[in-house]
Amino acid sequence: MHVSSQLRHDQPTRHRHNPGDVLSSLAMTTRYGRGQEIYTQDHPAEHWYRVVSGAARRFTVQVNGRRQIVDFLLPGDFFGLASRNVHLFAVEAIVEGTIVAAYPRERAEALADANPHLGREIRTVTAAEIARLQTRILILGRIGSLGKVSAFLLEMAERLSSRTQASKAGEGILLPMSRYDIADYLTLSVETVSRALTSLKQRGAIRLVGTRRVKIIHYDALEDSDE
Amino acid sequence: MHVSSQLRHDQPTRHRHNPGDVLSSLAMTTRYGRGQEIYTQDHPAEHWYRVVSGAARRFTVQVNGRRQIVDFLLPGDFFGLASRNVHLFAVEAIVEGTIVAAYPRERAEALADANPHLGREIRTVTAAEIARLQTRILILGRIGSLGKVSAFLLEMAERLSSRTQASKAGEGILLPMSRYDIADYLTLSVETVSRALTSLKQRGAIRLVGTRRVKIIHYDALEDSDE
DNA sequence: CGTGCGATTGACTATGTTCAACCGAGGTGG
DNA sequence: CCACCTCGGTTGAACATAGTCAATCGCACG
Repeated sequence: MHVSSQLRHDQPTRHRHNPGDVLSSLAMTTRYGRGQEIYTQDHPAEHWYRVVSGAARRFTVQVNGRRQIVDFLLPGDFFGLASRNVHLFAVEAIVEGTIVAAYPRERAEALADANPHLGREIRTVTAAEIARLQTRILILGRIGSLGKVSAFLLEMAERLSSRTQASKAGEGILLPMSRYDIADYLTLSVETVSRALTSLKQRGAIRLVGTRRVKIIHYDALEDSDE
Repeated sequence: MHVSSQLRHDQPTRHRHNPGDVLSSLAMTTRYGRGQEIYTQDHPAEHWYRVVSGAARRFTVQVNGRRQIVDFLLPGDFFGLASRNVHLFAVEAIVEGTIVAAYPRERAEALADANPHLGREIRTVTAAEIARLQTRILILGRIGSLGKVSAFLLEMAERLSSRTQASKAGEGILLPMSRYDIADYLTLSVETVSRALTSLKQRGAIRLVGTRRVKIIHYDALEDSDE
């Protein structure tokens, strides 16, 4: 099996209602500024969340001060479903004006008890979170900075373009996060991320417009960036 | 917050019934030999599974031939809940005589529709899988072989001793997996894993009895193995 | 228009991988 | 029953790759 398909998530299953449809009656949406925290580590887990627009990072800070980004949360992603008591990680908005919907956990669970359809919905989004984390582990598991950065770009292209993004044809994708975020996501130094990107650019695999917009030219070249 | 608590899972919540209690009526248990496959990559996801005894590895083989172990599955762990259609990874038994319970997915889901308690159970075990994967990402995210191997040992001590294991007092833990498995789990070479272990042994942080039995002497020393 | 942060590039260093040899326990077959 | 073979594990030396330190660039925002 080819790596590209490993990194590709399950196609979202068609529902009679969209995921979150039933839940949406409970939703409280909030707007966050750049870098603003949505919840902190060890915060009581009173809600489930879903990114409506913008982007967020889930992370933890190690004892040595290094920040480890556990995953990026993009429009459509649910998060915070894992915790029973307190959130294990903090979540911050990445871009200005990120909109997040919050669902009171207890009420959602109670609703799910009475409504099997909602129960299935929750299992679906939870399964999606598991799939996301597993592909994440695959990316982290790659050795070599080129492979990691390539896999990261493919993941983002996949996740961003399947969402709204409205990426008009050949404009590529617009990364919502900084090089530092990417570095903390891939467990690399910023310098290495930067070098990997210039390397990919120089060999014609990608094109960079400004610093945040990336157009993938040769998918194969990225997928083959093992080691 | 100290790293040790980050790597520690949520304490298993008390249930009136044990997790899997309702499910157990559907269970089919099977016995597997050392290295025997439980399911392959791309196999239709017709069942959920739970490890009863023994141990298993979930993994994928990259294009370059490297084997990446996504996670280890120990007694009590549910797995295979993520997939809606096909399993993204293969699973193999690690030790001779591993017992695995299989639950037909469709029937379990149907049962969950009618039984809210089962629905909550499923959400609980799924949340546990998410927590496991997230701590996994933290371990992978550590830089430096000492930190990774230390975190691995702490994770195993935690997961194994909370299960049956019957680790009589000072006997330490019995690792079910080989050095090669550990290497593919941590994305290190076997040699580096071996060196890290001898290093930890020499500085008195752990004691090795034979090659598989590990006794952790100084938890602090392991936890502080940053970098 | 200036300031500051994010990004890039370079030189040196540290850390892990690779290649290779060796060891030891367990299992098999003569 | 013992020799041998294989596989898992450890150790050593040379090499490769990413991290660190440092300087510079440039874009965005005030």
